[in-house]
Amino acid sequence: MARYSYREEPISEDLKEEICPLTVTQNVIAGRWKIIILWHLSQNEIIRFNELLRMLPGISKGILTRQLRELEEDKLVHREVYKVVPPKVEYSLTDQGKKFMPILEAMQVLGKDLLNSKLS
Amino acid sequence: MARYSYREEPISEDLKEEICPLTVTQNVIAGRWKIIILWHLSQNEIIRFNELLRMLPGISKGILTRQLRELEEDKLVHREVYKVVPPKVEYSLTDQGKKFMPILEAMQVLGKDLLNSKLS
DNA sequence: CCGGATCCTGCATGATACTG
DNA sequence: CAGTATCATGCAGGATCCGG
Repeated sequence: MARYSYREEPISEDLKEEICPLTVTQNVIAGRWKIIILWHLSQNEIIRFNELLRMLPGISKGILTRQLRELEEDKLVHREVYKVVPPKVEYSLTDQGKKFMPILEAMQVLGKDLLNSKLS
Repeated sequence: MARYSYREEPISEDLKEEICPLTVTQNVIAGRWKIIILWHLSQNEIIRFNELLRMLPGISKGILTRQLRELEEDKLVHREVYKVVPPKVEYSLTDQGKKFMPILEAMQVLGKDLLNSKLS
């Protein structure tokens, strides 16, 4: 377990033994907004692009698109496009993505704890 | 729950209500090496600086110092300095830091899962 | 042995304008 | 509505030299 980065390389059987699983997870959720995106999707089942945009004050369209695309590449998020006018695109968690929910909840609980200890 | 950043500001009671706890946790563990540092500390109880350096191939001294300092500021890591020659500094998890262990384990399990799905 | 202090750099993020 | 395309930027991360 010595490798703490890999993004660009294809994953072989050998590499799989060598790569730190913790790092794999970290790389997947590393983006500035990814965790919060996953959280909103875990709370709402299905969300449209502009809805998500409104839920994330401060993010720009371009970034939201990129983070969603990366989550899609990593199989955490499903993207359903409806060929209508005006366009309609719905995002939802895949089964893979739902596996992150325990982590999100643990992080949520911990965050409240940290906030309290910053006050005292 | 509308604020997704805060680092620089002091935390007031009002802000506490407004800040997303998920983001708080994310900010604390956001560094490139922090999660792996926490994981090593959770496996070894006490680790010296250069030991940690050897455990993290690719990191530089300066960065390791900075990440450890930030973890210390956030009260996740304790730094014990022994005034001897040659110097000796030991790092360990605080009680606060140990609260992250469930998250680390969950991330570890998930990482293995993700690796497998990348092969098939 | 364990750092501190600088300087530099790349990439993720952000801002803005345009499109089917 | 849901994006693309392009350019601008800030800051985490890294390299290097110095010090007790």
